[in-house]
Formats: sequence, C-alpha cells, structure tokens
Amino acid sequence: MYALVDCNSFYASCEKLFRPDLKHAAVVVLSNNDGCVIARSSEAKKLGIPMGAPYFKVREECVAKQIKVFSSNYALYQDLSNRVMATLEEYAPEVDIYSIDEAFLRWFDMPPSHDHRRAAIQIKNTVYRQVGVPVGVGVGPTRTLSKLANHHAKKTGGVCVIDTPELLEHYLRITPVSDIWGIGRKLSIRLEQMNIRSAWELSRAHRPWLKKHLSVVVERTARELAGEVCLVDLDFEESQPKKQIVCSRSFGARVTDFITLRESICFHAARASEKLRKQGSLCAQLSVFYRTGRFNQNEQHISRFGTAKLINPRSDSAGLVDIAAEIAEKLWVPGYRYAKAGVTLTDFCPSGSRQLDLLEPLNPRSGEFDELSKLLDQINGRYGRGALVHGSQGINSGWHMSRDHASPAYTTQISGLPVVG
DNA sequence: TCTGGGGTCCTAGGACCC
DNA sequence: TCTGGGGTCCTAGGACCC
Repeated sequence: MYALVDCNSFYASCEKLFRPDLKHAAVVVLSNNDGCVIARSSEAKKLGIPMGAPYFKVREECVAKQIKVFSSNYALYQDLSNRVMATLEEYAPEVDIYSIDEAFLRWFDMPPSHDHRRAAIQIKNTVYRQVGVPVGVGVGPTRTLSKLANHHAKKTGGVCVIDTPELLEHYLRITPVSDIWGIGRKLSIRLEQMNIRSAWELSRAHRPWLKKHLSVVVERTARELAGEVCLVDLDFEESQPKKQIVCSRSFGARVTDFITLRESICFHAARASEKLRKQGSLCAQLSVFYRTGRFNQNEQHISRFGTAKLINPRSDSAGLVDIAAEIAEKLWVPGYRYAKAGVTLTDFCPSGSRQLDLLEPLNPRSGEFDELSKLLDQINGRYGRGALVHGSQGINSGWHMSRDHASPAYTTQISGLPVVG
C-alpha cells in the first residue's frame, strides 16, 4: 500500500505557524514578485479568493475582507518541509519526497490487524504535534489511488483509505476525470468528449484503445486506477539527481538596458552552476532566455532563446557565467521592455566521469576554474548565499524582485553584509 | 502599472545507420 | 508500371505535476 501525505495550504500554514494571532485568520501567500496568489488558508478559500489570481486584481478585495497577505518566504517553507519529511521518515523507512509539501510512503506487508486507517490517523496527528503543520493522508494500493484518496481526505476529516473493492468502486465513481492525478485540462476535455467522465469509467475503458488514441500515460493511469501498480518505484531508492536545472525570475520592474539584463543572466547562471555542483554533475548544454511580459496587449512582445553546447562538460561558475553572458549578448534586441530572464542547464553527467573530447586539447586551466568554484561554494556556505559573487552579476542590480509583504526569517539565518568579489 | 518558478515524461519527425 | 525493411539517436514541443 501507498500513503500520500500532503500538507494543507502549505505556505499559508507555514506563515500561520509563527503568528498565533492569525490562527483563525484568512491568509494568502503570493508568488515571487508578489505576482499571483499561490496559497490560501481555508478561511481565504471560503472568502472566495481564487487560486492563481493576479494579486493586483484581488488586492482591494483582500483589504476589504481583512485577509492577511504574505510574500513567499521559501527559506521558511523549505525548512518546515524538512521537518515534516523527517517526521514521516520515523513512520515509514520508504519515503519518496514528491514536492515541497507532499510525500509518498510505501508500506509493505502490513499485518491485517494493523489497520491502515489507524496508521494514517497517527501520522496526521504526529506531524501536527511535532511540526505544527496540518496534513491530509490518502491510502491506496497504487500511487494514483493514494493521490485520489488524498483528494477525498479533504472532505473526510483528513484521512481517506481505499483498501476494499467496495471502497475502490465508490471513490472511483464519485471522482471526475479532471480530478485524477495525471489528467490535466486538455486530457479531461478529450476524455469527456469520448464519454469517459468518471475515474470509474476510465478504469474500465479498453486499454489498447486508450493507448492508441491518447497515450501510454493515460493507459497507465487507467491501470493504476484499477489497482495495478505501473509507476516504477525508483524514487524510493535514493534521491535521483536532476536532469535539468532552471533558474529564472521575473524582474521587479521592466528592464530595457542590456547591462541590467546581463547582470540578471549572470546571476542565474551562477546560481544554476552552484546547484549543478551541489548534486555532483557536469552539464554539456546551457540555454539562456529572456522575454517581455505576456499580458499587455498594447505593447510589442518578443521572446529570445539561445543555446550553447559544451564540448567539455563542466560545472564551474566562472566558465558558465561567461558562456551565458555571451549568449545573452548575441540575443540582445534593444527597444523592448523585458519582464523575465533565465538560464537552463541540461545534458548532465556525473562529475567523476568527464568525457573528454578526442580532438580538443585539454585546457590546462580548467582545473583552476573548478578550484575557484569550490572556494566560492565554501565561502558562501560559511557566510551565506551571495556573500561572494561574480562581478558580472552587478551590485544592487536594478532587476531584483519586490517582496512587499515578507515575513521574518523565523527559522533561518540571513547573511550579513555582502562581501564583493 | 502590476500576472511565479520550478520540474518530469512522452511523442513525432528528421537524420542517420546497415 | 515498378522504388525494402529494418533499426538508433536526437530534438523540439507538448502535456502534465507541484
């Protein structure tokens, strides 16, 4: 059996945790740059604040309804997430952390006397007691069914267990296809056109037909709904290294000059390479993009994207920042109000097994760059992120995001004055 | 005026191989 | 009039997830 544990309104719950005065208040949390609503406490949901709403459109409503608004504080959320996951690991040796606020547990051979419901309730209560974050627990014979159970747990007191054929049929019948994990907007429309409206109908649909007309993904989902395990359990073994690393941000204000834009690109490249080194990988491809805002009808839009393939895979900050800056320059088109920029690293290999190029002479200085990066990581590890940066990232650059409603760093330290390199 | 930031997997089609 | 039958690998784009 699988159990899916999911934190309720996670970011909003985190903000409430250190503000007992807000225990019963309506709280919303905004995305970076205070752009959209990305989390709502149950009280805020009841007051009708929609998920994903642009903040400027609901700002007045929030004031009128006395809803407390927070900018997102990811350092806080990650720290609390770690505490939740550590608690879960006491309960099941096999925990697959699926996102910042949810994890799958795998239960083997639970004796019939030990009922799943009791175990789920215990997990829910323990996390709340030890960390203070409310969670819901869904239990089922496949991951897809544990997700489905978790979805219904919100209406059944925080715990929902699917462990008999009768319960399985019941929950499948009352679940519309659009609520199934893996069935998004486009697929639900297509399934409904095919007269498949409930999870029950999908689980009974003709499999080869699903595979032919939709995809293997839908076919697997149908099997999982019927109770057949299809999703591989690789993730339970060890945490897998990422296959792609993206660092991007919207600007606090529109950017029109190349210098500022390049500073942001260098910043993202440095951060991406830091993440790359942290997971012990090298990358063989680096892409840069920047674009104007997507929503303003009255201005010209442009989107720039460029990629460099690296003959010798690498992970050093200096080199990757350089390459990113070079691409950014080639892509530059003046005269637009740019809204967002980012860097993507792909094509990874483990740093221990660097594949050298047969024809390219080995750069005798590449080792120095790696040493420099190591030093950079050590200094930033000790004095806080951003203590030592590349000059090309700029100082107090004009593109950084606004966070007008940030909560304090309750559990995490913020570094002191930046040292400039 | 102001609309997030990450990820994964699959597919189709093209280039190439024998 | 007639023009084989297999394969692999790579990439861009789309769908999905949180």
